[in-house]
Amino acid sequence: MIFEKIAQDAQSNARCGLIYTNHGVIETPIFMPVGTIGSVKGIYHKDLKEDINAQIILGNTYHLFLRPGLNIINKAGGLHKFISWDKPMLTDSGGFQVFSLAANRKITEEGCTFRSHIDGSKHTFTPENNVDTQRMIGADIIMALDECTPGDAEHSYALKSLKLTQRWLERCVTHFDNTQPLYGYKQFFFPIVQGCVYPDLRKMAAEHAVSLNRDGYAIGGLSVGEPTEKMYEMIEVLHPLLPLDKPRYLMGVGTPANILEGIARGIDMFDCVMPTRNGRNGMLFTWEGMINIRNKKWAEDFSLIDSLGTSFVDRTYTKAYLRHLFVAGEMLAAQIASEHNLAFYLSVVKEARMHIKAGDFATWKTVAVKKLETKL
RNA sequence: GGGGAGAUACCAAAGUGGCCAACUGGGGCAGACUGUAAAUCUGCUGGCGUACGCCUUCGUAGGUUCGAAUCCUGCUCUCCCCA
Repeated sequence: MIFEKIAQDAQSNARCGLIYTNHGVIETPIFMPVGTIGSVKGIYHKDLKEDINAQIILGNTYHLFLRPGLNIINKAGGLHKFISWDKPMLTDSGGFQVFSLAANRKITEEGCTFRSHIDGSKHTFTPENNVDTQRMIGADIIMALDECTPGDAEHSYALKSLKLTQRWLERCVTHFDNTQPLYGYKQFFFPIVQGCVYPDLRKMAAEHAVSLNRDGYAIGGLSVGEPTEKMYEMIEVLHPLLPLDKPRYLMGVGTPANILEGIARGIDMFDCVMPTRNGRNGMLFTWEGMINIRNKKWAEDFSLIDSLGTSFVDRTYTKAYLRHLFVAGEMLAAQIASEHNLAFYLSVVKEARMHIKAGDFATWKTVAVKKLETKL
């Protein structure tokens, strides 16, 4: 057993739990900072651990496969050792790149052939070699190779795509069960439930994935262009279909408000590039709302970045100073904003856990979401 | 004192009779960003208007012309060379 539920909100599907891995225990609901290429952009591990309180981070199979390549990661003794991160890690399979690098790939029954965005070289991911690759990278949780369909896909295409994802999933599972971890610790495998915005397809996908009896289940193909309400609707459709004793991971989501709404609908794990990417682009998330720190209105605001913030950057730097750094193009600007946002995201899920345990999550969430969506 | 070059919007810099409210870059202002091809991308940047548009602009004062940032004259200022 890798998941233990420890609290359930009375008024919603929100719950608290623990995920046990050989690199440590993860408290859920949790947000996982994204470290695609083996780096959470702009953030030292020390800060990730001590200031942001990250419990698990992501890597990406496609990106790591291309650079530095499996040979180097293997020689290093796996990704944990290569990047000096001793806490849990999860790798995405590259299914999202099937979607985001659509112009550079070709999908067949066998797998997905890519043109490298770096040098144009040709590579093929099959369900089998993708599992092997993730074995070699050595993440604690590895993901199925899937096709992530756009949010506006037609039903007919979404169905065809889902069927392929399901056949790939079966091959992933078979291969996963026939192979062993390379570095002496257990790896868990999560199927990805696709089906676009169509309840019948989501149901079909969930039932199929659950029948394969895996360690946890991911919900993919959301936050890829569909209306936010559709995303919430799909999570609600899936709720009764996924086992309650396994963790649920909503891939690629999202804003702090999206995360609280996801938690209310029973999601345990989230990841998103938003805190780092938007941070680099001058956007800060706070309990009071969202700030575009590059705006002139902050030029003479000498108050702290976030008076309610938990990060040392919140206690150290002022809005006026951070705006100055952004306007001047200083790299410290991106670092401070990323640090703040990640610390904020982790504090959002921490607060959520506290309120679930206290039993007042649903009412607290409604008030919090309204503020989080405000533009300051 | 003599000779030469030049003055264009916040800055730099194109434009040398109508296609010019004026290329382009910087700066400024705003927006986007959701399993990271992103320390990226987009829009606006004389005034009013959502917009067709209207009004005021290319040192300054006049002039030529149907029409001028562009041609002519005076003036002011700047830079370079010689003495």
